[in-house]
Amino acid sequence: MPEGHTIHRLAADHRERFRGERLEVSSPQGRFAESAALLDGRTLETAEAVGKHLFLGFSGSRDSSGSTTEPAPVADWVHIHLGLFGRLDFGVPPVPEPADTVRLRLVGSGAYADLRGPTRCALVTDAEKRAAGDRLGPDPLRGDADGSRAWERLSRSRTSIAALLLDQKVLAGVGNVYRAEVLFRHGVDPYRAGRTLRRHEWDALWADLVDLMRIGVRENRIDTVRPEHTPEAMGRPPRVDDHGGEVYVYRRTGLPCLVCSTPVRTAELGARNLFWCPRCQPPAG
DNA sequence: GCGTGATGTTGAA
DNA sequence: TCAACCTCACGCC
Repeated sequence: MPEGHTIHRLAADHRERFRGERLEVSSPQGRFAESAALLDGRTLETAEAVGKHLFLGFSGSRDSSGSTTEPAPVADWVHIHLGLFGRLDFGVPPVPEPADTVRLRLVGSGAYADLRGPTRCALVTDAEKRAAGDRLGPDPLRGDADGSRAWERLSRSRTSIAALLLDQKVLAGVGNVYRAEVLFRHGVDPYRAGRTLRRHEWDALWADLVDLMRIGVRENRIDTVRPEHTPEAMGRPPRVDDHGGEVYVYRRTGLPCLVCSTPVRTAELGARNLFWCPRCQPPAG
């Protein structure tokens, strides 16, 4: 499930459920057991998302007798990356026996969270957290993000815009679905080199990513079709698969484009599947 | 039951 | 460019 919107949503979910609470921390699967023991009984102070990276901040000691309501400084971060098929699921008590694949379990008074299959789950310092963020381009979901920082790289690159959109050093948080969809929405040929984009084209793509991904956080799924192309508006059946959201081209290979009816195309690009409409997104020039 | 693929990243060749 | 990693749901016997 994990593009940036999922991770930002998970950060908010952690804050909502656990902020300011002492948590039981364990690693039923065992691979995070040592760190879990260090965190057990400590307070989750905050949760933050940067691109597809999730950081859970825990304050120092488990026996801080100060019953203050002031947030304590974060002493350690848990750095989580879900990779391609990691999942983070919340539940409410009664807390069940964990599956033996659960890498990290957090238990609070009113909720628990199970992490499975992450590509990364590690205890890091504040400096390491900052370093991880510094390796990333601007994240459309962060208020402080500056799309022109991505433009500086993009506009000098011979690499295709499709590949650049997935390069987290260029911009952070976009995955295979948003890439395909935002290029479709702007009629941009995925194979165009970054350096052939005009500034106004990039500004429009960036602004659209900001909008689409915010909707993604809110709805907890990826919806990209405009009002005139919804199932209701077109009198077509809704999409039925595990992603749930309504999209134009992602995984619609061979199906008619919702705008022009041309069969949607797919191709492999850098070991990822690319989807586009050859008529709505023609080669430039 | 087995094989496959998936909204991702890293590190070696 | 390729393999490795982490998990699970689905299709096909």
